[in-house]
Amino acid sequence: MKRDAQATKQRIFEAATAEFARYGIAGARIDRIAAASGSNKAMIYAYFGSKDALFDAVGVEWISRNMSDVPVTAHDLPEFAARLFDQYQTYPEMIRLVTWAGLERGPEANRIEPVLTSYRGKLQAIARAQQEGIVSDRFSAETLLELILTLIRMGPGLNADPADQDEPLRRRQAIKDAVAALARPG
Amino acid sequence: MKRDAQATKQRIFEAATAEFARYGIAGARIDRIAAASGSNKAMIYAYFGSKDALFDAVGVEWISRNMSDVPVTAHDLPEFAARLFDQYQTYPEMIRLVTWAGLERGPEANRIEPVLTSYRGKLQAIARAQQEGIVSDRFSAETLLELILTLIRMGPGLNADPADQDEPLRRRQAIKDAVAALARPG
DNA sequence: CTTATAAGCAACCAGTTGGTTACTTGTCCA
DNA sequence: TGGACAAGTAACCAACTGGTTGCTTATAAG
Repeated sequence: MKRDAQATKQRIFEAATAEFARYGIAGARIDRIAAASGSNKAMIYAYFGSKDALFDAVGVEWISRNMSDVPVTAHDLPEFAARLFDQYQTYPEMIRLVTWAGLERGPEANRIEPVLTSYRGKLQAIARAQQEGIVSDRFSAETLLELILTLIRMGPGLNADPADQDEPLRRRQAIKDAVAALARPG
Repeated sequence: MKRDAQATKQRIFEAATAEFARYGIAGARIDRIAAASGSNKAMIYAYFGSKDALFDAVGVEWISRNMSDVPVTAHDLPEFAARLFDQYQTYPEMIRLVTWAGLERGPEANRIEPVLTSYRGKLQAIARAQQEGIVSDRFSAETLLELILTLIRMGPGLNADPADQDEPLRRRQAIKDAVAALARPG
């Protein structure tokens, strides 16, 4: 096997993402991450220091991407929400990782610089759209953004059929419609 | 100390509620529950069988209450949402316990009989209100209920001041307004 | 080819954890 | 009052967990 520190670190990172997404911090097992990454514990500790530090690395990355990767389109907030929703479908680990972090690390886990920066950017874009009358000012920009970030976490209903392939699409549409109703001016 | 099996069981239950709400299943420690309940591990295992079974007992109770304790007022869904929100403020363990269960046990954790029963009841009440024209039929009853159950999980914004006493009240109002916008007929 | 260095590994360690056991103590009824 | 049974306890155990160590091996510069 060829030696490549960067690649090994990357494999550990990916295995850790899957492990933490599935089991959370307390439930994650370093041994499993070592096995899944085709590496071993010593490498994990050499590259990341500790279980908590490993979660930090994984968490910061995903929590940042969660807030930064989808640019806000203030003139079309329903579409913005839909793309955030799509992101969760594409990366199911993302929503779980963010939720675990909030639960196990407290609200502070989300208050990291890259997140705050793009959060403020989105806030300003929405506020500007409100001034232009494109978006309702019934809610403050902050409230509106928070409502959207809440709505995109909607899950399938309790009665939903897990085999139903179209369900996520209908959910996506419901979120779009809901955001439209909240953001529509007048 | 007086001997009272029922009371001891109750104290264990309460300590377990606090422990699981704070640390989740994997993070919870039986020793801490024993200490906090003023009891000991053997009693816990005598009454509840195992760590998982103890979580089952605690989880089923709280997840059920989460869905059952607040009656739906289909003619005033914003108020219904507000009361659900209040419930989370009154019992902060509740939302955390439900979230932990969903994360660590999967979506099936919520699909238990008492929950499904009151879920269906609420669904019917909303559908009836839609037929009467009191509630918009822009969303299906199921979608609307799911939107409400999602919205009440809104957290304080990233910029929120933790010392701000009025923040939860403003959030409550935002949820009410949002539900009003979604459910308003016409 | 030699050798310095970093990558990689299996075995190990000490502390912790869920779970059990052997024993003591309070309660209540015959 | 005495004894049977349930409530309660502390000490214990085996398995596991995060973390470490001493050693081997690939790589590449000189």
